[in-house]
Amino acid sequence: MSTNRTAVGSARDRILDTAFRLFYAHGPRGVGVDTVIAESGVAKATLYKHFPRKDDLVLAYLDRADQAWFGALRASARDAGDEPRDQLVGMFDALTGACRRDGYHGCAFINTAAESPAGGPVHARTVEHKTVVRAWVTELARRAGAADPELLARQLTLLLDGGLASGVLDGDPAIAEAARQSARLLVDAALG
Amino acid sequence: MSTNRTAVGSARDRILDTAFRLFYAHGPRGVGVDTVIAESGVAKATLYKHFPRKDDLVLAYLDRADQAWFGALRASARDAGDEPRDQLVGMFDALTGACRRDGYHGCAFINTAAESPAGGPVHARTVEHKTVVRAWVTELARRAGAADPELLARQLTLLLDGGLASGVLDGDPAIAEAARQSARLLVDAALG
DNA sequence: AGGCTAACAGACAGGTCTGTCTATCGCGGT
DNA sequence: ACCGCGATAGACAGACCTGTCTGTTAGCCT
Repeated sequence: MSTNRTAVGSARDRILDTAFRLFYAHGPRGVGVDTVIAESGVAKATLYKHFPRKDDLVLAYLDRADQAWFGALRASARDAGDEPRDQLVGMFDALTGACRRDGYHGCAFINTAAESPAGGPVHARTVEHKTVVRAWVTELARRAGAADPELLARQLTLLLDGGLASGVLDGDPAIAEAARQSARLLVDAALG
Repeated sequence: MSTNRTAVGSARDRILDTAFRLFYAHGPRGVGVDTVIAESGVAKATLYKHFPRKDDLVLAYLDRADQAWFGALRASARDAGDEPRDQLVGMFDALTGACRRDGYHGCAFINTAAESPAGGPVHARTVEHKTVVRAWVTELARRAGAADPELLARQLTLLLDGGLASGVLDGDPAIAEAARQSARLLVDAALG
């Protein structure tokens, strides 16, 4: 039980790595389980052992996407300095980075939500992600001294979502730059 | 040839009406041709006569969505008065209207693009739509006297896309209100 | 009345999807 | 040496998908 977890984790990680790459590129519904199996070099039974249903794999994909995107957002904010005000603008560096990345294909959550039944667990997870991110931005706006932190957070996340979502059509980095300039203006206006 | 076009148009329209409703709600890939046939009360041969491939039906769906959304955008702008400056903000009424509409499920183009192969005609059509809309906004910004019409147009369409795209997660009308306030600020800043 | 055309009804082929199942292999611990 | 366990390989069922094909029905024009 306590020995050689690496082998166990290795198979699971290989599956998840492959699923992340394929799901993000083509959407979960556009990738069959057989393709994930073939490209990760894993047996079908192994995949279904770790992820009894395809939805479980999709949820794990969303969790990994959440870690990646939310992590990048917080890292960009941190790199912008100690002032919450600067962090609110600095987090848009994460958008710039995403736009430049090869294979950039928009927002994993919006893309997945678009093809998931409204009542299901997958759709709920996408909503949860956006809620968590907005709550974090709201807290940042509050600490920055915004009169209406919720409004400012909504405005900024709107810009983030717009920039991310457009990426599925056109990954032009000019989008990220426009978003950043808008953000600067909004933050300056809200904080005086 | 010139008689009774209504019967001909009737079947085609019924197909397109049904496809529009189903495709928008579940995504084109989430709806089988058989479902469209069953719900539109049409024979399979009839559907394939009017739309030889499913992609043709998807393209017709996108065209109808373009007419609806772009039309609403122009109508809202027109209703805001004769000043291009007011129109740039007024067009956000279309977003408010969309958020309030029952069955609102985000942006038909982003949702469809998310599940369409990158090189294909369907994806190209979604990009084309966004390009046309942005060109229209750019012209409006130019007439309003913006120093950098392209930048302002990009910032405003970014807000529109963000508001629309978020709709697939959460159709909160507060989003539209936040977008409108952001737009007002951006327009005021750009036009002095 | 007869012919043309659009639409209806539905079987069918060929492929893909998810999820289950059987049988085998390899390796580490006792 | 042997057992247990995770992984491999791949057949299989049942559902669903697109697209084609055959045959029938209803209305309109000459």
